[in-house]
Amino acid sequence: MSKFDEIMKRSGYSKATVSRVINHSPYVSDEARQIITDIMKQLNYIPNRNAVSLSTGQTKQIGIVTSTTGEIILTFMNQFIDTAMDFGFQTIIYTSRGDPEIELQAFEDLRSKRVDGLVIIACVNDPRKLKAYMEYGPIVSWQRMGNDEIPSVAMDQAEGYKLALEHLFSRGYTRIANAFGRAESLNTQSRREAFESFMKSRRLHVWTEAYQYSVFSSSDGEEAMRRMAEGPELPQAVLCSNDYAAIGILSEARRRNIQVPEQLAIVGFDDIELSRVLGITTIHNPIAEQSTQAFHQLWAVLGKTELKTEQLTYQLIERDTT
Amino acid sequence: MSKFDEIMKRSGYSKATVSRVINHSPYVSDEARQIITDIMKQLNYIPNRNAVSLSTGQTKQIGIVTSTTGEIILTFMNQFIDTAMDFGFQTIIYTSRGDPEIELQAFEDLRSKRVDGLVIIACVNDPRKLKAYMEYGPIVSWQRMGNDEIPSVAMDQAEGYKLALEHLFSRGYTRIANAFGRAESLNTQSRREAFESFMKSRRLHVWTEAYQYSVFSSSDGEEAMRRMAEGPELPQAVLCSNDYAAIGILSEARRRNIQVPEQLAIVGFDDIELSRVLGITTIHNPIAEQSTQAFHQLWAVLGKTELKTEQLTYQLIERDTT
DNA sequence: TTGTAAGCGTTATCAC
DNA sequence: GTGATAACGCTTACAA
Repeated sequence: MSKFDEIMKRSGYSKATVSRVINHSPYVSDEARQIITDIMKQLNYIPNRNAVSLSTGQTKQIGIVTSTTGEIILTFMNQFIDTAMDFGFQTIIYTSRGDPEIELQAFEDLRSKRVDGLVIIACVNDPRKLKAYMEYGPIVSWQRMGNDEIPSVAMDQAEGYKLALEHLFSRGYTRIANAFGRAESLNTQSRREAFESFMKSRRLHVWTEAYQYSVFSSSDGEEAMRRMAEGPELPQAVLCSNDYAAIGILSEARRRNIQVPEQLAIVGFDDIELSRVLGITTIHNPIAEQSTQAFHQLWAVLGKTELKTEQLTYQLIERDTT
Repeated sequence: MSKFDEIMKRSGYSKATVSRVINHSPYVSDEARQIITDIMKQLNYIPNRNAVSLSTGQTKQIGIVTSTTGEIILTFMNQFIDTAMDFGFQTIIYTSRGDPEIELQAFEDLRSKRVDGLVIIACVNDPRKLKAYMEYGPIVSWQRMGNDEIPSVAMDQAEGYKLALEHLFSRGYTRIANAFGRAESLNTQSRREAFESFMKSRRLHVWTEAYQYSVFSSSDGEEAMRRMAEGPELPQAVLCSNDYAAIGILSEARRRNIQVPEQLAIVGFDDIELSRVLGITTIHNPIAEQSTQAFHQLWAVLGKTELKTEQLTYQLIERDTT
């Protein structure tokens, strides 16, 4: 006999009343509540979550889909886990390592009611395929996905990029190189456009020969610095796809005795912990806030509440590399 | 009507037979299997995991309890997630951030049958309190906990330390400093003993004045290096509690123009990615393997199978800092 | 090889 | 306020 039944028996009350006490329903006499609560304590009772989930159709679990983990993603995840917990939700992590099959597991779990909703940090399956799962529960993505088939909390990185450009310009740097990420990504496109329109509006030379692509990690950054140093002309400043790239560029520049920022200014992106330690000027990316928004967006449909979003903004963090 | 019922109806078979097909029971005629499988496909059927869990008493979910996340812990977690997945288990992460209440949630989840088992990476509650939860499901810890109240897959770090010592000794370094972690931790104790007995056996001076404690992060390492440099006598070599500490010591040494390894040799611990990039000699810690062992230990009781453990060993990784 | 029926532990909808 | 009773969707003896 389950503990639930035991409570019924001992208290003399029915299933329904016991359930009401468990769920803090107001329609219970103080006496009944007292008696039942006591017995529950006595029995060290805790409800079986599977039974509750089966009955209510809610698991109070949300999945996070990602292919890899690193500091930036961790920032997003940790914040999400915290926010979710405040609302009584647990977070379960699906790391696909780039395998579409494994990734799909997360979506099948939404279908099989193992999770109530899903957050996509990075995914490898075709967005159109994933879109089909939206009928089984709310899904929200961090980054913009394809043609907005799936809602996202993405910000336009061009805004951040402009901040960096204005800063460099005000400091007198005009010969500016760019270390971009994936050439075809929406973010890169957006940044490139921002750069070009800014430079043109100031009647400055758009130095497309100094565009570098696929600069993600610090070793990519080192590599990028090498190419710049061995090129015909050193730029006065570099804008980086992220802080890791900036770290690589900075350390390789030091190795080559290039003075930063006198000979070369460096601006990172994201504002990770390490860039604070190393004194790298960067653009603060409100990742934690985006994460919170992601949860709120799910919660709006799960809890049938209003969604209130506030506009988030990037911020320039001036440090020693400019 | 649920899809399950729909399948019953359409196929004309009973609940039991449908269930048998779902679970690949051999006691089904080919015909029945065929018909039912077809209808399942047609209906795009997937079992409700809550119902399955309620019925079987198994969730196929395992929780990982940790207070923080970082590269080392991530290594352990990622490997665990992979291994678990191979056995059809999902992993759910509980990050307590040092809050005992939040941490306890994970254990309550074991009790409420949300997870089948638990792995402890780092915890803040009293081991004796946690031990009480072992009656609800298997629990295994990465590090040794208290008086072995909870089983662990820990290794004796002294073994790794000896490797480092022998290496330094063979290279002729005898004036050796130690940058330990938490002064009272079992690991530190174990390392200190290993150090002292090694030195004594070689009739070398045990330089206790050069013991430094609470050196965890790279900035702790920088701090430690500062103290060493400002001390009366520079050691010939430093043994570090982990690679981060080694990184800090290395970078601060460079800043002070102390030649590594000519004036100062450095040995890290764990063998993280960054120490490979930076060329730091270190002791390889088989973290992924310990993680796998942790799962196997849980699986032994969940799957009622034999537990086969192989002895893991540390390994010296010689690089540029010695 | 198949079916019947009794769980699994809750919640939810009625009446009273 | 309280209590029957029917879901929730699936597994598993036990029979046949």
